[in-house]
Amino acid sequence: MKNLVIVESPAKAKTIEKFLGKDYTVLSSYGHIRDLYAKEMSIDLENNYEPQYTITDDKKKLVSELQKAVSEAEKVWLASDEDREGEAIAWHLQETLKLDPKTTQRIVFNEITKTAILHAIENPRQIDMDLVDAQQARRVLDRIVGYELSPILWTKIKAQLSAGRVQSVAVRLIVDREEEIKNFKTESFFKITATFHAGDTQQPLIAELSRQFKTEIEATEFLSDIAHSTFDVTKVETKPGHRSPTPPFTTSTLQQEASRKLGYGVARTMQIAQQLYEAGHITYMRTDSLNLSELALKMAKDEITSLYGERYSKTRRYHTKTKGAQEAHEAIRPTQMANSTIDAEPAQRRLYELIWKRTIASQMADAEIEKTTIEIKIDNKKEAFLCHGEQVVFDGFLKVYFESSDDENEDNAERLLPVITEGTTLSLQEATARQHRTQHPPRYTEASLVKKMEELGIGRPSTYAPTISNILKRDYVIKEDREPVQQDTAIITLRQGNIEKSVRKENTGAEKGKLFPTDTGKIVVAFLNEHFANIMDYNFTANVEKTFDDIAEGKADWHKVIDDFYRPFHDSVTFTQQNSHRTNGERLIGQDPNTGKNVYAKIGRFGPIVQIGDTSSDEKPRFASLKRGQSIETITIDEALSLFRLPRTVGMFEDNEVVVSTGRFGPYVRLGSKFFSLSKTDDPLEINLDRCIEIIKAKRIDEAAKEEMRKNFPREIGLHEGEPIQANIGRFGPYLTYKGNNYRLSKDHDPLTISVEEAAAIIAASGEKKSRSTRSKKK
DNA sequence: CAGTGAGCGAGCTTCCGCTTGACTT
Repeated sequence: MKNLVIVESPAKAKTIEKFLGKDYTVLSSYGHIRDLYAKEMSIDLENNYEPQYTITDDKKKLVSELQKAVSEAEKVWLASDEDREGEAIAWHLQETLKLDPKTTQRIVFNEITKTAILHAIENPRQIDMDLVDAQQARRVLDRIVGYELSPILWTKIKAQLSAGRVQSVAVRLIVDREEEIKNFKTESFFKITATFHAGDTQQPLIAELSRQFKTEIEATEFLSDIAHSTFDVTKVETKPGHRSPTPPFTTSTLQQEASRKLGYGVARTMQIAQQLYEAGHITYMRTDSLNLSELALKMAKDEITSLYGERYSKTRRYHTKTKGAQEAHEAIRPTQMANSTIDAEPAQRRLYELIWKRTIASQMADAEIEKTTIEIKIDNKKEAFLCHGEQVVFDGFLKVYFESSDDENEDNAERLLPVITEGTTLSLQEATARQHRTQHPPRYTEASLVKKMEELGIGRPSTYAPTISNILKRDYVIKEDREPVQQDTAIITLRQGNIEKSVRKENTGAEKGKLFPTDTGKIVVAFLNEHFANIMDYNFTANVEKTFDDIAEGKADWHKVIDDFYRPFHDSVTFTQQNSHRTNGERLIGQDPNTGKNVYAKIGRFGPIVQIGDTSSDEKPRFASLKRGQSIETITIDEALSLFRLPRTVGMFEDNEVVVSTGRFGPYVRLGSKFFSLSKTDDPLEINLDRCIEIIKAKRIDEAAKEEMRKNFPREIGLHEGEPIQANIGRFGPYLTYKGNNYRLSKDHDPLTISVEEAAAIIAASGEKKSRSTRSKKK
């Protein structure tokens, strides 16, 4: 072996190997190979913060393989990504594999094209130790913050809790937003719209009054004042405008658009994107760069010209303005712009098409728009009615793509206005005053939280999805829906000189998949805010990033940077440990009418609980966990007392007690040692014996049917190329087994009736997918 | 996907970033 090249990602390795030819072997490090020990601080705090690194367990095997490859190679090239983490990966490789810095080549490229890679090979350099030190500072700071803060939470609030530079601020965002919502005062106001007719035109003109009213009385008064007014068109103004496309996707914007347009959570989006990347359909999916390679720009131009004509093409180069962006990769784009779609399962195809459209649109011409404003004066009022219309003169990029918005109320509909000239007198057909209410700021979705984190420079493309999973897993935050509430909306109509009032019931405030803080989340954030305000500051990360940049530029020493941070930080850790008292959010909610004992709500050993009796009294208090959706702050004494009514024996069945309770996975009925889930509509506090028996019997029938089904499996389907194919049903549904490999069966195939030919086809298709790295254009 | 079904009495827990794992009661 002449040359060994080490990159971070195996999919990348495969592509690059093709460009480099026979003399080069390309292997992957699969990200970092070394890290601090997980069990302890692993930083020598007394000795210049010397980090103690170890090869992580999951990398031991890989490192020995790399070691072997190194011993056989004449020259080693370290080609990890061109950013802080990438430089550190290269350095850890050099250290671990004992490479000679003098002969080891460090190369970088931020796009995977033949020219870029060959150019990199021509221009090797040495490892940039300043950049490595910036990464060490980042790593050490994160470890110190996480491993000194978390233990305080264990003693002051609850075991197993965690705190960190990124996660705690993410939770704070959600807690702060909830607080804003709680303090928000909804105000009602009235908007007046009017429908006019102009002489002989058929199309009505709908216009809105330039002023809003606070009260129904004012709005009604206005309507009666204009009942006999005359309405003259005083202005018809047409202005040209234009709209530009949005830049191509980064991780964050991809997550946002996939959430809005396809309804995917951020973890799902990343998983599908990973599949597309591994199949060679798209470029790398964890990126903060807006850059498109010159090759990509040309491919896009060719594609747009051939699809829509030259007029639609406009080459644009975008530059990142995100805080702390590192730009080691390209933006997320299709590898082949000519493929507007791909042959893959629906979820992958839809995400791919979204990426294709966004990328293509980013290289298209502006849309040209004509905006028209019509002003209608009222003879006896100073306010006027206004009407806005928009017409697309040239669609440009809108032909393929428009970005959707988080604001659900936004009205994007294109409105065509009737042709009307200044001076025309209009007749009023109808005017309506309609009640509106101001809306509280929206709760975060996973994707809008990522957007906010990116704005603040908190977290990285590779950590957005895991951070959200983490704060959900730790019960700091919960993802929930809210049912809409019905509200009365007043509508006052003026028609033919008469005023009528009606009230309409409207559903408002429905929310889907929004992030709410839990009691634990609120208490932890309040504690950290009080004692560690600097870490919880939204600008903390942005500020330390500046000092990391100084280290990277050789203007600061990383040990000194860490020392400046650590001394005061550690002092406040010690101080807090000694002086703050235990916080569990305890709230006295009332007395138990039976015993007269106090009832409290607080955070217990396993989460939020209610407690009857004082902890200090001789008698042991009774405990019960709060249900989903209940909170320490809002739970009432009645709700608290009813939690103690479980477990509840509802009667006997088949000589066994029928007990209703609620467990980790919601309410259930237990008969002997068998459990049966209650449905959503059953209330465990009210359910009777008959209904319980009904549930038990239904589940038994269900299980018997499944048991019957299982008897047929595993089933030999037949031989394919001399080897048997088996159909089976597992935990994850029906699957095939062939030569020791398993293949999942889709819903269109019945494992009972599937033929050998069909089964063989599925196996062949799946095998093709696994070995395929790029795909030619679809026929 | 389908299935799961507590409890504090000891010992352990925890961070952020980089990458993909994969042996179906």
